[in-house]
This record gives sequence, C-alpha cells and structure tokens, in this order.
Amino acid sequence: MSKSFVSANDVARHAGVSRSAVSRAFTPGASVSEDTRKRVMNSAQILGYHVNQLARGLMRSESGIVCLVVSEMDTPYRAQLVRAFSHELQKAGKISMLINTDRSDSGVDAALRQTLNYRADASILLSGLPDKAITKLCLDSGQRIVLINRDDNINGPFHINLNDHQAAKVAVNAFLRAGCRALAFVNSEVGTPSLMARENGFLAAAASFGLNVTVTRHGNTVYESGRHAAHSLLTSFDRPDAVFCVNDLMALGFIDSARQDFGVRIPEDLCVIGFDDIEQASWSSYELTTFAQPIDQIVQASLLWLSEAADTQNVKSQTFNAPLVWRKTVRGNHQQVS
Amino acid sequence: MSKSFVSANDVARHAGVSRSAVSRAFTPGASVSEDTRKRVMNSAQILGYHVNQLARGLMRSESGIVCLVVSEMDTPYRAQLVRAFSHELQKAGKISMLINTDRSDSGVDAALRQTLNYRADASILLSGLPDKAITKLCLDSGQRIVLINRDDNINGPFHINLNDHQAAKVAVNAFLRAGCRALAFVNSEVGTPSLMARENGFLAAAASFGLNVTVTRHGNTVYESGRHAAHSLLTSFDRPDAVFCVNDLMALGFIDSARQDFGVRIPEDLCVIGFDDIEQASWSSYELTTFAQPIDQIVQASLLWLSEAADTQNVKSQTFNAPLVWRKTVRGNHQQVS
DNA sequence: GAAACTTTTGCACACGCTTGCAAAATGCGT
DNA sequence: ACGCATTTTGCAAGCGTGTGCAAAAGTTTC
Repeated sequence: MSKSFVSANDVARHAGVSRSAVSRAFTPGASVSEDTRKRVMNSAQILGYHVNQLARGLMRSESGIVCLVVSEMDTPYRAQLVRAFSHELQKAGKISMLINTDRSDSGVDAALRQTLNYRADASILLSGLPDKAITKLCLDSGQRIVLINRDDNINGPFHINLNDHQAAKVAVNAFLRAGCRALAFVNSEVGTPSLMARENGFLAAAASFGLNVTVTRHGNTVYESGRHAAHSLLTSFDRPDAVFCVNDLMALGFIDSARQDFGVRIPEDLCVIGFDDIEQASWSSYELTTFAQPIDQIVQASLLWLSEAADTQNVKSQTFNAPLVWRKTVRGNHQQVS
Repeated sequence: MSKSFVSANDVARHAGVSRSAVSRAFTPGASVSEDTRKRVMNSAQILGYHVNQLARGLMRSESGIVCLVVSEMDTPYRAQLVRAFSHELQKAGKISMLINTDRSDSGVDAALRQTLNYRADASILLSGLPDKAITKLCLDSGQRIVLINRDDNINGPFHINLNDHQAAKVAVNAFLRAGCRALAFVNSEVGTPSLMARENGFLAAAASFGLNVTVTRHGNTVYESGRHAAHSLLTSFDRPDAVFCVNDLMALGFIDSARQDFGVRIPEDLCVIGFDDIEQASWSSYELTTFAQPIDQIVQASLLWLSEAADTQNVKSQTFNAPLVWRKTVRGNHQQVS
C-alpha cells in the first residue's frame, strides 16, 4: 500500500550491475553496452520500474513539465486550444500542468508561482490575466514562455499573434461585396488587445471606404452579451445591415436575438461575421460565416519554438492569419476574399 | 539565465539560521519559533525563494499533484468538468496534470504511466478510455483514484456515478404527462456504461407503462450524430412524438435536423429531452429541457474523498441525481417531476 | 605479447529538500 | 539559583536520480 515504488537500486541489484548503469540505460545517448542495457531493461520490465521524474528533474535542467495557463477553459475556443496543446505536448513527451486563472484574486499568482516550484520548463499563457510581474518572475527563473494573443511588450517570451487587422479588412470587404453599407461592430467590455485590434482594424478599413461604424460593447465575450448587443443595435432607428462580432459566441447570441426578438432575416436583412470558428458556428441553426483560429499553426509554432535550444531562438514572435470560412450569414458568392 | 534558483541554503545563510529551520518554516505545523519563522520568511521574500516541490515530493509521501485523465476535453460537458476540477484542486493547494486520452493508441498508457513517474497523489478519470490494467497499476503504486461514470468493478478507487435509471424514469414520466405515446431513444454507438444505463432505464420505465421505445444508435455522442438520428427516426412511417437523447449535443443536432429537414415543431409535434445541460442547451434557439450534470457535487465529493486519510476512506462510491431542468422542448406545466 | 587506445563501469558526490534525534535554549515552579 | 519540563535548533542521514572522473575491460596495432 505504501512506498511500493521500485527504485533504480532495486533494478541494479536484480540485474547485477551498478546503479549508474541503470541510470545510463534510461538516458538516451549515454555510454552503455548494448548487453547491459538489455539486461537492465529486462529487469526493469520485471520489477515494474519507472524512472522517478521528480528526482530526475532535480538533477537535470529540464523537468519535462509545461504549464498551460488559461481562464474560462470551458469556452469552446479555449477548450479546443487546450485540447490541442495537451495532445501535442504529450506526443512530444512533455507533461502538461493546468493553471486555472478564473479567479482574478491572488490565487492566480499563487498558482503561477506553483509552476516555478515544480520547475516547469515552460509556460504557455492562453489567458490575458496573469500579472506582467509574474510573467517576468517566471522568465527570470529560466522558464520559457509563450504568449498567445497578448501584447505585453516584454522581451524573452515567444509572442504569437493573430493578424486581426487583416481579418477586419477582409470582413469589411466581404460586407461591401454583399452590398452592405450600415456597418456595426459588436465588442465586449473586456478590452483584450486582440479584441481591440479587431475593432480598430474594422473601423480603419471601413473608414478607408468612407463608411461609419456603429460600435457597441457589452459584458464578456459570451452568448448573452451578443443578445444584449442585438437589443441595443436593433432597437435603434437605423439598423445596421452588417455586423462583425468580435467573437463567435457573441455572434451566435446576436443572431438568435436578431431572429427571434426582432424578426430579422439573416443574411437577407442583415449579414453577420464572427471570429473563432467554434464548433457551434457550423451548426445548421447558424451556419455562421467566421474567421477560423489557426489552432494547429499556433500549437505547432509554439512547440517548435519550445524545442529549439535556448540560444538558438532567433525568432521572437510570429503572426498568423485567420482565414475566413464562408457559410451562410453573409450574402454573395462564397469566394475567398484575399 | 541558467540555474538561477535560490535554494533553502541561501535563505538559511541570509537569515542566519540552519537549513532545517528554513524547511520547517515552510512546513505547516512544524516546530519553529515565531521569531525565526518570521525571519526566514523575510529572507525568503527578499531572495525570491520558493520551495522546490520536486525535491519536497521526493521526501514526502505526497507530491501535491493530481492527474486529470480526460478525452475529448473540448466537448462542452467535459470542458466544464475539467474547469471545475482544476479550479477546486488549485483552491485546495493541489496542482493538476492533464492527461489527454484522445488517441486510443499506446500513447495513452504511456501518458498515464507518466503520472506514476511524477508520483501523482491521485488520478481522476473522466474518460472511459484508459485500460483497466493501467488503472490497476496506478492503484498498486499507491495512487488514489476517482472514477467518474465508469463501472469498472475494481476495488480501491472511489466511484462516482449518476442515477441514470432514475433520470430515465423521470424522462418517461415527463413525456407521459405531455401526452406523448410514441417514445424514441437516441443513443450513440459508444456504449459507455452510463449511456447504456440511460437507455436501459428508459426502456424499463417505458415498459412499466406498456410502451414500446424505438431505439437508434449513431456514431459518437456529437451534434452530427443527432442529425443522423433525426433522419433515421423521422423518415419512418410512424414518427415518434417524444425523444430522449442520451446527450445534449445529440439532442441539439436532432432538434436542428427535425425542424429544418422535416418541418417538425418542437414541442408541439415532438418533445425532446437531453442530458448534461451544457451551456448551448439554454440558448434561445433550443431552450432544451434536459438533465443537469451535478458537476459541483461531483467535484466536491471527489475532493472530499481525496482529502480524507487513506485509512479513513469508509465510503467507496457515491451516486448523484441529475435534476431535470425544464425549458421548452417538452409540453406541459413546468413542474418538477419527482 | 605489450603498448596505445577506446569503450564500459563503478564510485562518489551533487541536487534541494524532509525529519529523527540529541543538544541547546527557554520557561516555570520552588 | 536550581532542577525539571518544554520548546527550538542543528546535525546528519536519507529520498532517487544524473554525471565527472578514474579504474577496469575490451580492442586494435605493431
């Protein structure tokens, strides 16, 4: 029941070799004869030995632990990202620790400090929350850091960003092709850099065509906020005929409210574009035209950067495009607008 | 850049005490004078010291690590569960490791073995996948195990189950009150014990009223499968007027297809009940009447059991009811059917 | 067969921490 | 001031592993 763990010593005794030999047998590239390695492995198999990663992490510089720092991880997009990351990390032989930053109180910092205590090799921040100071602390402790969609102007981490400006421009183009003129932008009050970039990009692109944009901001980036947005946009005298929602969840809430509370037909009366391409966007009740998060690219790029030697990390940041996936909430020919 | 970690030794030197004193200062309940503890904490603060959990886990029986073993974690219900668990574990001072069992290949077993290598205190299995043998292995290594909605007849783990039978009975009653007579059950081909329990419970309850049930099984427990189910159930000559879907995702797919492909009105022509109460079920396009997963209870019970001393764990399993939350996909008065 | 060389092996120390044990320090009652 | 009980403290022995170093074993060359 208790300390039933078998140590390298036990294996060494069973195999009739020294403990160092066991250690080396489990260390790729170490100097061991094929003969003894085989004998060690055999004994290990029989005794059920697994190298204690805690102890190994104590000696080695790498612990094999990567932290995923994320809030609201039951949100569709976040959940997808976490799944993808954990999957790929696992495939790469790393193990992922989950740091939940839902509560904005000091528990977050405490949790992030935990990642230091476990000597994590790296942290991947999917959430906007953790304090910049803590980020710095992790960096100073020799942790590699990947920042996703954050604009901390801090040196050392790998920055991954979306080309929100470009996407916003594509959205404006799509609306114009559909013959829309009264543009609106649905944002939340969160004010995350990437959300604001979408807003500003949209405004700028519209302005370049001499068009005004009605902007609303409501609550969080959730379904219910989308409904609120619909209520404030569609009760006004001059309704928009095109709405770019900062996020799919808000878009879906907006659509539901627009149809049910205001009898608006989509896309006949009103075109809608979202962002994220969550699974629900493809459901037949919505068929939302939206920008797809390049999740695979984000994950791949992160892992690649993490796998590079610390002194070889030449590239400091990377920007990806979110392609527009055409469905049925925008009128017109479903053709890639580049 | 490298080994910039400050050790207990450094703190000891700085505070003018012995290394043991430092260790004890960070160990709740250890014998240290308030004076030295304060001095140690002060020095630790200045030097930026954090106890190395790897080293601590090496000595102590507990590592503070809990593994969450889960597949398809971007599924709404699973994502909610993972979020709740990680949140509460963190609040309890534990740290959670994520084991992704999406791939059914040997990578899973490897990952689960990893949890052993990191000397995790416990594993919480939210997924049906991991092999029984591996579960046994973890148990033998002294790990506590929580099984959620699995029926492995194995001794040692804490079993948490839903009262699927009871829920199915409630569903039948609700349908009968709504005046439905042609009952159908939409299942997936996965055949998880809890899914089968819902099916069997539904059939049994219906039989007790002398009613037959049409059963379909399609693919995975996902939206698309629900659509398939609608196609096979609604093209037949005698359509059902009540459908219990094993899962909300399938229910939503079913509803969309029923409405759009077959012009069925819900609940006028057809009543639908789901299971899980995912967020989307409450969206105004659906307003699905469904059974709510008692997530909080599941999490609380798990943590309580984990916090108990190993020899005090008197209770071996626990069953929770999933309450029916009434929305608008079943006709009749919205009253709790007990 | 001996010398020069390469590979393999074992010793011993390090990693950063906990903890039993005995010594030192403190408190208390007389 | 003294003896005794009670904390507090430091020493040292671990926990399970990696790794430099030198000795041992094996291989090649002349």
